[in-house]
Amino acid sequence: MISKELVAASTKPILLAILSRGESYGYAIIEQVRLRSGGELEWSEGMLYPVLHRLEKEKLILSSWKVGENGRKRKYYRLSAAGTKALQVERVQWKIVHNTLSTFWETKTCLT
Amino acid sequence: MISKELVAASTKPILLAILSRGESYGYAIIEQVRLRSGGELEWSEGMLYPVLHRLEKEKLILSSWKVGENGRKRKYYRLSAAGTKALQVERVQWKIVHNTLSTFWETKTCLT
DNA sequence: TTGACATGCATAACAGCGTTAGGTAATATA
DNA sequence: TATATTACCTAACGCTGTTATGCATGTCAA
Repeated sequence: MISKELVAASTKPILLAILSRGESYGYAIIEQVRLRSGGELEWSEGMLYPVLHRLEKEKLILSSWKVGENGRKRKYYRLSAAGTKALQVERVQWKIVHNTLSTFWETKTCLT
Repeated sequence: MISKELVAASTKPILLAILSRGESYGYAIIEQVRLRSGGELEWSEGMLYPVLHRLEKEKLILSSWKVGENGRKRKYYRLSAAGTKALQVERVQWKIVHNTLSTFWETKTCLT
């Protein structure tokens, strides 16, 4: 079970990264995350939908209702130009923190 | 400026990692983080102290007042056994999320 | 002596976000 | 018909960083 804070920090970059590879919809996104993480990340709908709405409000993603191959209505999301830029920013920020963390982890403590 | 969520997610692991390398105190920790991140991470006192108190309450770190070489009183923190275990858990969780993010970033999109 | 600045700790109000739990509805299957 | 799956949405709650503020000590220059 991943901590709440780590989920909060990774949701936006993961979401933007997924949509940068092609449009998708809520239910499928949860599946993609589950598969890509080897079952370690289990996103809930109650967490995802508000995030999607928020990102759409921020104009980072765009939505459109479509009917899937199974006949059900789905709300597909895709990345906007601003979303693509935001993804780059997220990547940079993540890298900064990851590198900082790595320096503390990888540098060996002086053992006698 | 690192996003609030990313700060929230990285505070605990960074803190535990720092203290795993030896005891330290609030003010110095902020400096260490600033230096290690190349100035990219700027922790505020209002953020750090509540975290230190929380981790102490969780028995992950222990504190003791001492007088530094400059004559000022400082509250030194050190890792407990439980804190060492918690650090390992944090590392594992971080790695899971980082790896998942990486798969979305590193795998090239199929371009025609 | 006085003022400014760095050191060093602490707390409070506020806003943002995930968790948990719940709701609605259509389709497939037994 | 009953159940599971797909597919969307929202609300109350708790946790955590942000921002602002307070207090106290020591240093250094004017």
